[in-house]
Amino acid sequence: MAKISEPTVRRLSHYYRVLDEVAGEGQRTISSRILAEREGITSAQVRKDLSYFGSFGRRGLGYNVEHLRTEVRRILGLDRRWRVGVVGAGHIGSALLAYRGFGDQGFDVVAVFDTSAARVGHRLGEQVIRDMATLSEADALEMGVIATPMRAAQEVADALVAAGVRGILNFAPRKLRVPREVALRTVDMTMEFESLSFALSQARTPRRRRTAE
Amino acid sequence: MAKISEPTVRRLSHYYRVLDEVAGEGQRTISSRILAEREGITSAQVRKDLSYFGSFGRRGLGYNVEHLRTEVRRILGLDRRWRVGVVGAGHIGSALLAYRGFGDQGFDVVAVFDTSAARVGHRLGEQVIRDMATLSEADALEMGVIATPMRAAQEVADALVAAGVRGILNFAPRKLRVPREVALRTVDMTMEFESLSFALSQARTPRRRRTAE
DNA sequence: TTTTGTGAACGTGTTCACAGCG
DNA sequence: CGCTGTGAACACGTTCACAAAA
Repeated sequence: MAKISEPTVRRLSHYYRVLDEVAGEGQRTISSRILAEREGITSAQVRKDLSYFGSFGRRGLGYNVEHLRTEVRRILGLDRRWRVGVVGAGHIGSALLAYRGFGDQGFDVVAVFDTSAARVGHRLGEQVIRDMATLSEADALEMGVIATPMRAAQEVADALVAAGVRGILNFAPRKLRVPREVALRTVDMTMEFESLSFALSQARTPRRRRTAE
Repeated sequence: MAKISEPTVRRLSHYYRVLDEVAGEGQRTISSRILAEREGITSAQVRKDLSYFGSFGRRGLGYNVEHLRTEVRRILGLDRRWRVGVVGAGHIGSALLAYRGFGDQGFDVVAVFDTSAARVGHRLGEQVIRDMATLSEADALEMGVIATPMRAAQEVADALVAAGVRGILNFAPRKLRVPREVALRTVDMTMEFESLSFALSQARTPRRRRTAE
């Protein structure tokens, strides 16, 4: 299969969520135009995204909601369960554990780690917090979440890779080095705030349209 | 000024962080090549990004760390403080309040809201949680953070816009409608997990290289 | 000689527009 | 006639490569 771009994958996630909603509303079929409207993108984009994976629609009719939902689910790899380990039992780690939505989508947090002796041994959700040093291949983790302070992040990433995870979701505001075969996604809230700050700063000089250039 | 792309703004955030580190190490100057290496991008990209805003370097020498840091700080709008309101005093809201890093960068959480009577009146960090209904223009908020369940997100966004915010950071996994002049950034953790799931699913059939196409 | 700043070339993702089917 | 699937055109972001400056 041709390489799929990251924006396409992100849109597939959105389509999947819209299809869930639409299925709940009892709709049997949906057109690319309607799927696009809910998304704020063009219908051509929807059709192009889906065309990378096959022909799921019927000309003149649109897409069967239930069928497309099943296909997108399979494409995204949500037709199975994933073993996830969370490192860092602070605020972000706790927030992740508390959110039921991930379990519903097939992501099972099967282990939680921390280095603080004060936290190890306590429960967090359904898990008992374990010392980071006990993380090993035996946990058979497939994904790891880094919810530690910035300075520990690279070390934790290395430990996760050594333990055999193939995907990492990083919440620490730092670029991490991982082997090419390990997928890495970073959620950097500081960067999001700074992006907003930039946008708001640019938006000043609000009367430019009325003055000469 | 020409329109600046979102990837450029995100990289500026990174440059700013690297410049902080490098300043701490006592370096006086830094070349685009070194700035790029810390980032994992090309030096041409660094120079191009900076060139949108001016000429900050000296040929043959590189950039003065302290000077460039000041300029990037100004470009990102971090040479002032921003009044931020957080809506939703659950796990994500609490995590944000607990993280000191935002305050250090100029983002002051000056109000926290929730709709739950059980939470209103309690402290969260330095703030007393207020009823959502008391959110008004009088708060003079410039940015709002949506840390509520998905179903409340659009309603909260409308209230924030009515209260005069010009930027919104949304943690609810839903596309929101806001006026064009309001900047919106969404952090969708479900989408990040699904993106990892997709990447790991694609990575299967690991022996493809040894078989005929 | 080193390194910036930048037009040109390139590559990638989005949109157009229409043939092809239902 | 309606809507999909898709090559072609387009837009935009990245990289190249080199003149200019220190």
